[in-house]
Amino acid sequence: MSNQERLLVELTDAVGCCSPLVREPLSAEQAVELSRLFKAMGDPVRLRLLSLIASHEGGEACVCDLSGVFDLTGPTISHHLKVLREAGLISGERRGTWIYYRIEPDALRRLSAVLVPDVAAAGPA
Amino acid sequence: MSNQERLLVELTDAVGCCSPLVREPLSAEQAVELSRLFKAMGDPVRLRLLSLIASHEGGEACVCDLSGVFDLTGPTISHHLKVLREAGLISGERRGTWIYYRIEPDALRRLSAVLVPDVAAAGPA
DNA sequence: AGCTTGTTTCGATATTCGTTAAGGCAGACC
DNA sequence: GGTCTGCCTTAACGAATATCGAAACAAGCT
Repeated sequence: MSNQERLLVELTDAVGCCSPLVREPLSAEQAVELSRLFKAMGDPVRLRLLSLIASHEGGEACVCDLSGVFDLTGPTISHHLKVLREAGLISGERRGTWIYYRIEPDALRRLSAVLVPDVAAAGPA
Repeated sequence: MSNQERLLVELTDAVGCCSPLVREPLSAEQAVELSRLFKAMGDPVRLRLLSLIASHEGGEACVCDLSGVFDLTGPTISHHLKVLREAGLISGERRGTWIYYRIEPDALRRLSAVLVPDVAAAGPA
């Protein structure tokens, strides 16, 4: 068993009871903030965009790498990227001709922090 | 920083490099299926409903436990519960007068599996 | 029957998704 | 400098979908 695996097992044992989602009701404010993230990911095109950007070489991708994948026009891709940007899930930077997008790790961290303990609950009783 | 907090940080750091979402592009089919879950959770009321049910005593709650929390009418709560039900996130069962809702762990597990390296598979060797 | 609990139906309003057309920015070329 | 061309965004608009409440409906208990 690797160090990381051991760590993960320790974690799942340690926080199984303490997920923000499962331990106690979310506050209205927490729910509003979190739902913005979930909502932005609640579209198949945006989920794939997110995944394409994240898995692209160097952790970043320009729009030209993305728009060819879908059967959608440029403005539509641009719109979905804007939704992801405004949710804080990605950030864009212009370098010369192209605009490069990359993942904002903090946003994904917040999401997984809500969900991970449920994985733990599914583990050894 | 507590032991548990340190562990959580370790795990969430792993999300940035190893989660399925980040490792390779999602297929169109995966994206459609996953986005249904995210979409259902993309509303603050539904997120709180989910959390209220999950954190309620015995892991289940009747609608009467839920509707009082919000400034919304019964039919609206019923509507949101239906959305969660059709997304497979919760299930309802009638017992006498009341209908009890509980979390469907599989759905949350699928969500976690996208964001987080395979924690469950990292069980005791 | 009457009462309680929860859902369904229907209608009004608001938001989202995708298109076409137009605008902004950077580089190439004269 | 001026004007092309390519890349991406913004603006404007229609169609589809989501959100919510009032009224009507179903299911169970006394």
